[in-house]
Amino acid sequence: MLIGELARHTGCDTGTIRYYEREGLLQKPYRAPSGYRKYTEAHLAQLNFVRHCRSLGMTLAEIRVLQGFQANPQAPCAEINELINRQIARIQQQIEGLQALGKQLAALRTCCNADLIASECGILKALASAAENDEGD
Amino acid sequence: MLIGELARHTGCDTGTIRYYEREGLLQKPYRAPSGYRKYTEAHLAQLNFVRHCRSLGMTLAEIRVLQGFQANPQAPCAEINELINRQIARIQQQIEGLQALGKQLAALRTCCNADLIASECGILKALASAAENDEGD
DNA sequence: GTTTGACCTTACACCTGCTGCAAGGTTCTA
DNA sequence: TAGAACCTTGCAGCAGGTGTAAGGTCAAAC
Repeated sequence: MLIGELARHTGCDTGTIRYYEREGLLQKPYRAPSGYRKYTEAHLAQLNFVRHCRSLGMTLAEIRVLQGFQANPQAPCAEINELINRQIARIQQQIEGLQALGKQLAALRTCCNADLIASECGILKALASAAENDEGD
Repeated sequence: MLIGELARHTGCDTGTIRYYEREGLLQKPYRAPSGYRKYTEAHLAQLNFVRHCRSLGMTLAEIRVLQGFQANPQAPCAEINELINRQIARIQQQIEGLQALGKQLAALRTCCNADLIASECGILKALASAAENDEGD
């Protein structure tokens, strides 16, 4: 299968596929005499694995670790569990940060409901005065 | 005030301050004959404004828009309200995405509790089979 | 046989929001 | 007069890609 076909099967841009190859996340495919890359089902599976892990928010480095375990099935898997735990904790932290942020923005949004001129806009005023109070963070 | 002093007042790295200046988010300060940047209270306020907006998750481009309103106080402020609305919607989307992700990871985490070898690890197995079902996204 | 169009190749620049480094100039204190 | 603690510039790098230019290939239509 050519790169474009693999791209269509995975919803992944061809540029991204070449990037993953350079980064060692996707095995180098056989090259036709023309230089075209020829992929197999195994590449498809590998790419889907990478995309799935990415969609779970893992970094490329973490995916490399998981691939290491796939390539080394006798290794103890405690590190995998740890990786997922870290990921869960990270997500939880991000959610909490975003929720706090959402509250601040919602409060800010109540400061102006009319279509005023900028100098009267409560949001702009609130942002400027909040910034003042941040001094020395 | 020198750049290091401004940095200490704002909790902002000197490199970041120079970066904001290049990006037009912070007005160019007076330069002493030595070439050293000399900042005023107005710069301090401006930088605090930028930092505060950044802490609310705004992009530099959005902050530039807000600064445009500060510089142009007669302009109607509807766009400011819109900007905050977009920001709130973006945050909400991110939270929902992360919550879905957290659920998936929590489910994944239940797949392996023991310290097995990688080939028996339920997490790794689940990731590989989930990737298969993603085919053709 | 040639031309069109869809594909593929590489190399490189760019994106965001910074951070770090090297090589040098300045200012303050001992 | 030395040394530390500043400051300056320019450039490279991070993650995870995206976009572009300049060119090679392949199948089908004319």
